[in-house]
Amino acid sequence: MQNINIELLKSYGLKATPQRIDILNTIEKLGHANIDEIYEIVKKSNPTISLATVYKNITALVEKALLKEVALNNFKSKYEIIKDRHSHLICKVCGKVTDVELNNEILLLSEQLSNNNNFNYKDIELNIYGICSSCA
Amino acid sequence: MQNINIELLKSYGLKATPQRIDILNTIEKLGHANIDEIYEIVKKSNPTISLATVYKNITALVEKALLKEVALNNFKSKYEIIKDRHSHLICKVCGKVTDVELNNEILLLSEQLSNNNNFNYKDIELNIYGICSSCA
DNA sequence: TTGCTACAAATAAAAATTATTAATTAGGAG
DNA sequence: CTCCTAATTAATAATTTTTATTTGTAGCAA
Repeated sequence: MQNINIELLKSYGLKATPQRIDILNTIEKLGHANIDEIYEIVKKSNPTISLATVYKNITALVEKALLKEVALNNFKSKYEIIKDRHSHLICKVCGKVTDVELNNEILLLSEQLSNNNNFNYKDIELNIYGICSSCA
Repeated sequence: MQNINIELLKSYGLKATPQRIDILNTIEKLGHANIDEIYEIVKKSNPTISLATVYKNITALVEKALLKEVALNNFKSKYEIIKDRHSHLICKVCGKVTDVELNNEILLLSEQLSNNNNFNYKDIELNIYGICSSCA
């Protein structure tokens, strides 16, 4: 098994179909991708794949908590492989998403914030909107 | 002019139509609302309004920076009147959004994070996902 | 082999959003 | 106050996005 994503899929109880492997590889390569980006790229190696399959698999992978949706203002949701907590720098011009390490300080402050408001904290999402260096 | 939102609209160079006033009043009352919620409520006081009108006005108000989109994972985007920086507690079960005061500490940490990454910081969005007290 | 299951492709259907057009209205000029 | 004009709206229509259904196929188990 050369491809780590095959193991990943199986460890989550999912069959490692070529389509799913392609989808995961694509997201992994891009870091973040929305449905259309994934579809366009996967089509190259798998020309008969249908858009519905991408939707269905993305949904399945999100349900299995293998992928995470990143809802964005003004852009279509992107998806990323779940890994360490991080924050997103989102360019208001081109929509590019860049990950940055999320420090524990922010994490703790967020948990405090939740506790103070009688809210059962599960997950944090810190999105920073601005202009990226290439668009500046 | 009893209604503050009329002045608000004019100060942004928009005509204060009953539809817009209704939409703003609704969002103000609810704090956060998605397109459908707004439509359903505005329809009561304005039964002939069309859904397309709500879409168009929401888009216009967002463009004029009078409203802010709040993109949510798994739920349709909600809209809020732009005011002081705050964070959102988002219930994963019912989708309810609650505002909480955002402390300066988090704000500063986010700006630092941006600067460290050569990113021109504009705006922060801290969304905390979890379970609200009524769903717990 | 035969039957069952999981899966995908292709389609169809539904839901959400945006565009068009003709009629109406808000707000300013006189 | 009344009239005029540009902005706005309702009512579609059209498009886009997302989800569901149908059909076929591959692989496994008995």
